[in-house]
Amino acid sequence: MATLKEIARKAGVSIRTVSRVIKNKPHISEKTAKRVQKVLDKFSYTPNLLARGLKAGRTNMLAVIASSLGQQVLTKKLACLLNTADNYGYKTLLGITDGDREKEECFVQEFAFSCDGFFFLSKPDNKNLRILEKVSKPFVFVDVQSSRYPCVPIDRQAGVIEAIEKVKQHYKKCVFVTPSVDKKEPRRCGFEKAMADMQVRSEIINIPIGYFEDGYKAVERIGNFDKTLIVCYSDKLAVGLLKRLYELNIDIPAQAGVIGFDDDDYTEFTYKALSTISQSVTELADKSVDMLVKQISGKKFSKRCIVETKFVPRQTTIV
Amino acid sequence: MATLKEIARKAGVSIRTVSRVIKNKPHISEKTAKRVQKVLDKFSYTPNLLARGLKAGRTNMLAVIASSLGQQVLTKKLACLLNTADNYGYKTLLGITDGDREKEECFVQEFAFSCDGFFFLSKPDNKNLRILEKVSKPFVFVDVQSSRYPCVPIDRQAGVIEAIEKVKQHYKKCVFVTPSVDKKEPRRCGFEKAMADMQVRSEIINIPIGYFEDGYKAVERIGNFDKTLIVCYSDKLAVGLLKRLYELNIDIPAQAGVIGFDDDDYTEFTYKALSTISQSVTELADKSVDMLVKQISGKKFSKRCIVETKFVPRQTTIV
DNA sequence: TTGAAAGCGTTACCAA
DNA sequence: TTGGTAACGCTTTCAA
Repeated sequence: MATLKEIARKAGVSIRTVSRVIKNKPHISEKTAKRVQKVLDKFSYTPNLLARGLKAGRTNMLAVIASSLGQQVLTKKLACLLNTADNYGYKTLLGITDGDREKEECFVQEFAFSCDGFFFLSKPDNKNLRILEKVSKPFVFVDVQSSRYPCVPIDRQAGVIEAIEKVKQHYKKCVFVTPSVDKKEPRRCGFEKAMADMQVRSEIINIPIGYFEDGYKAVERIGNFDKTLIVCYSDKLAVGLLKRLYELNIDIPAQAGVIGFDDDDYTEFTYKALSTISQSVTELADKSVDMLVKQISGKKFSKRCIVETKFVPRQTTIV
Repeated sequence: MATLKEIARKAGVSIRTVSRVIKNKPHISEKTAKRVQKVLDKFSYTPNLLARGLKAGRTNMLAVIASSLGQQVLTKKLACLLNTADNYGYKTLLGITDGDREKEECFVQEFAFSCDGFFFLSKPDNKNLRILEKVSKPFVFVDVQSSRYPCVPIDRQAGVIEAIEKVKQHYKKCVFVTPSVDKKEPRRCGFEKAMADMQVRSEIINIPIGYFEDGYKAVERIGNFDKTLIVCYSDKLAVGLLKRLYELNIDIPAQAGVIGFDDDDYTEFTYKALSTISQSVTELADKSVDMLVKQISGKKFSKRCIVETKFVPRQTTIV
C-alpha cells in the first residue's frame, strides 16, 4: 500500500504533481502525467481515506443506526438505504444497537467524524437527540414521525383504512390484534377510524410481543369465527395466526379473513397467500437519502416527507 | 465538536496533558487531571477517530463485504457477525455488492485504510483475491470452503446425510430439488451419499433459482406422491413447494415428506411446521471473528474452522 | 508546469 | 509532572 510520497519519489516528481494526476487536474504536461500514471498503476496506489477525510472534513460515508437486523422489513429498509446511498456515491457504516441507548450513544460518538450524516432506524428520544446535538452532524429519522426533526414517516394508518374499506362488506365482525398498547399507534388508529364508519362489531386484542407464536396463541382469544376479519399488526403475527386457523380447520377467507402488515417475502407463499399492507421501501430509502444528502450539501430540504402504504389483496380476504 | 487543542487552551494546559487524561496515563497530578476532565466533560469532547486511525495505522473497525441482504440466513449471519465483532470491541463497515465484482473491488479499496480486516460473505475469486493481496490486510471467508485461504466453511453435506438417515425408513422414494448444477455442491453430495446406502429410487430435479415460486412450480415435476421424501436446497424452496402440496391436497408427512435447509424463522409456522437443517449461525460468527481478530493481532490461528449443521425435525417428516 | 510547505487532530518521543 | 514537536497521508495555497 504505497503512499503519495513513495509514488512521488519513484516517479521522480513532487507529491503535488502526483496529486494532480490522481485528481485529473490541469496544469500538467502530458508526458509527466503519463509517467506518473504508470508508477501509480505499478504500485496500485490506493488513497488513504482516513487522511483524506481528516483533511477535508468530509468522508463520503453515511452511518446507519438501527435497533436490530431481526425483522425482515427492517432489513429490507436497510438494504435499500445502502443501495440508494451507494448510488449517491456514499459508503455506509452500520451500527446495530439492540435497542440499547448506551450503544446508540457509543455508535454516534464513534462515527461522529467518520461519516457525514446519520440515518436513524429507531425512535427519537431525549438521549439520542442530545448526542446528535453534540456531534452536530445532519441526520434523518427513517420511518419515524416527528414534527421537530428531519424525518420520513410511513403512513400506516391510511394503509389500514384502505385495506378495511376494500373488504369490509364481506365481514360481520372485525378484530385488530396488536402488541402495542399505545392508543396513538397508527395501525390501531386506522382500525378505529375504519370501525367508526361501520355497522359491525369490533374488538382490539392485545398480545405480548407480535412474533409468530403470539399470533398463533391469539386465535383462542378471538372466539368463534363467523365472517370475522382479523387485522394484524404484522405479517409475523398473521402467519402464526394462519397456522392455528389451519389446525382448527377454519375456512379462509370465508369464515375468517386475515390481513397482515409489512409484505414480508414469504407471505405470498403461506398455504393461503396472505393479504397484507405493503410499505414502499424503495420510496422510503429514496426520500431518506435525498433528505440527508441535501442537508449535507447545505441545500434546502423539507423536514418531513411521507411515504405511502398500499393494500395487497391475496387469498386471505374476499375481494 | 471540540478538538484536543481547544480543550488544552481552555484548560490552560498543553495538548499532551489533555491526551494523558483521556488515555488515563500516569505521570499527572490528580489536581490537573480533575481540572482537565471538567473541561473535557463541559465541551463533551469526542476524539476524532480519523486522526487517531491515521496516526495509529489501526482503526478498530472491520469491514464486511456481502453480496446481498435479501436472504434471511445471510442477514442472520451478518447480524451475528456484527454483534460478535462488537463484543470484541470492533465497529463495522458494510459493503453490499449485489454480486458485482467491480463493486467488491471498489469497497475493498474504499475500506482498505478504514478497517483492520475484512470478512467476505461471498466466494473467493481471482479478482477479489488479487485485490486483497494489494491491500494486504487480514481477511476471512465466511461460510466458504477453501484450502488456501482463511475460511470458516459450513458442513452442509453432513447435515443432509444426517437428516436423510433419520427419516429414510419411512419413505420409498427420495427427490432432491436444487437450483445448483454443480455436481460438487455439498447438499447434493450429501444427498447422493445418503442414497448410495439406500434401497430406494432417487431423483435430482434441477430448477431455475431456488426462490419460493421455483419450489411451487417444482411440484409438477415430481409426479406422484407415494411415500416420497423431498429434500430441498433451501427453506424458501421448501415453503413454495409446501404451498403447492397444500393445494393438491397431498398428505404431509405421510404421502410426502419435506426437508428444507437454513431454518429461516417463519418455517416453524408454515401450516405444517417445516423440518429443516439448521446452520449454527452464532458459531459461524464466533469462529470467523476469532479468526480475523487473531490474524490482526498477529496471533497464531488455524486457517480453517468448520461449522456443523443440525437436522431439526418438525411436522413435515415422520420421525 | 512544478514544488515547498502548512495544516487537518492524534499520538508519543524527548526534553525540561 | 509537564510541554514542545515531529509524524501519520493527504490537500491546497503560494511561490518559483
